[in-house]
Amino acid sequence: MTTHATSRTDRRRATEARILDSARGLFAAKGFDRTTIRAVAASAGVDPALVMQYFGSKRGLFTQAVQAPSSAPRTSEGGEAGDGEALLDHLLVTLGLKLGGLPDGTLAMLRSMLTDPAAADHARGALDRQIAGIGDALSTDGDAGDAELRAALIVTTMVGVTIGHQLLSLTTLRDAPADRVTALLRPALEALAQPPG
Amino acid sequence: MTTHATSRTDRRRATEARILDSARGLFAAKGFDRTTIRAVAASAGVDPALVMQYFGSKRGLFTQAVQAPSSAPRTSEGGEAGDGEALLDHLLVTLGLKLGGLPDGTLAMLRSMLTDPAAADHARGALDRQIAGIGDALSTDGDAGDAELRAALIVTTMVGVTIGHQLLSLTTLRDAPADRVTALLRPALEALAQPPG
DNA sequence: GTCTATAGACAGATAGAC
DNA sequence: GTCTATCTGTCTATAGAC
Repeated sequence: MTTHATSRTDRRRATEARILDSARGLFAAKGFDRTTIRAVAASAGVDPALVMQYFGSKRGLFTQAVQAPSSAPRTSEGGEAGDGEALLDHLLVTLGLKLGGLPDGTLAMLRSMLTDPAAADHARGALDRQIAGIGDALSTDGDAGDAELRAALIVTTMVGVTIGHQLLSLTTLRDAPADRVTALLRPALEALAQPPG
Repeated sequence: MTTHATSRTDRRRATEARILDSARGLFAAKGFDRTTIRAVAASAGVDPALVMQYFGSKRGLFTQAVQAPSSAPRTSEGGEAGDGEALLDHLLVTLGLKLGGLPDGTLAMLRSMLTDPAAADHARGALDRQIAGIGDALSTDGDAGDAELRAALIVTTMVGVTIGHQLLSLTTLRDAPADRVTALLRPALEALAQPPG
């Protein structure tokens, strides 16, 4: 009977996934501190104690929620793009202005990184890694000493636009079509991608 | 005796100022939620009840702290700069990479705006106003329909760099001299300031 | 006016019934 | 395995002693 259509393990996994989805949504909307285990449980239609049983602690739930693959479309995180133009295209897509926004896991991280030290560490690590990757890509063609600094400015620029658009809903940005935003942003990023000389 | 060197009112104002300074520092470092009245009182060397007595509530303390003029140098907030080049210079100064960082009041707002709805409203309003101001300045010389959108991207870019530098302490940005950052950022902002055609 | 004591609420985590 | 009940801690805010 363990090969049944919906075994015990299957049901458990399904419940776990539902909890993680609810957690992602709430963490993305309200951040780590203001999201309660109770609210996650209510949203997922389970008992609060069950959430603890599955994930051990609120921190454990957060970590799993932001790391686990969500049902939303995945925008590749690593900066493993080709060269020049392709890199910028890749970055502009990563911005998530197309396809209706970034996955909730990413939004949860962005939302919490300024107030939760653990989230800040995680985000710092991820951004530093992305900066290093882009820095390498930038220093191959047209070299300069500050490729990594330019990469950092590219990344932080995109973080800023993302925050303004997805998390703050600045009226001007929210009402603008994605194509227009990317079109206007492209020359600016190109300026950063090119060596200063 | 009311004209004494340090009257009762003077002492009260001094204590109030000390509390506000402590509050600004803690709000800037840890955000609204994680900053407690107790911690502010301890940092200022007063009784927690006194803080409540003076400011009514934690929210009142936060509002006063981020709005009141601090002892730190003030970077003009309004976007009342001249034209073109002067505007960019003004913005690059506002970035606060020079003069050792932004005032704690501003940092407290930035720190809390993603997780505290009241702070988010405040920040949204301030940023929207700044965007409108810059948008007006951009549409005077060299007109285009999306001046305000370009202004929004300029502002969010600076927000992103500020967050990466002051609040996340991204290693690449923290170790870079301010001149280098502003020098690299200038062409990017110029690209955004110019009409797409 | 300033501080002590505490009310009142809410959260995360745990123990044990079923 | 799942849920009820509760423990423990922390916070804002208030009431009242001094």
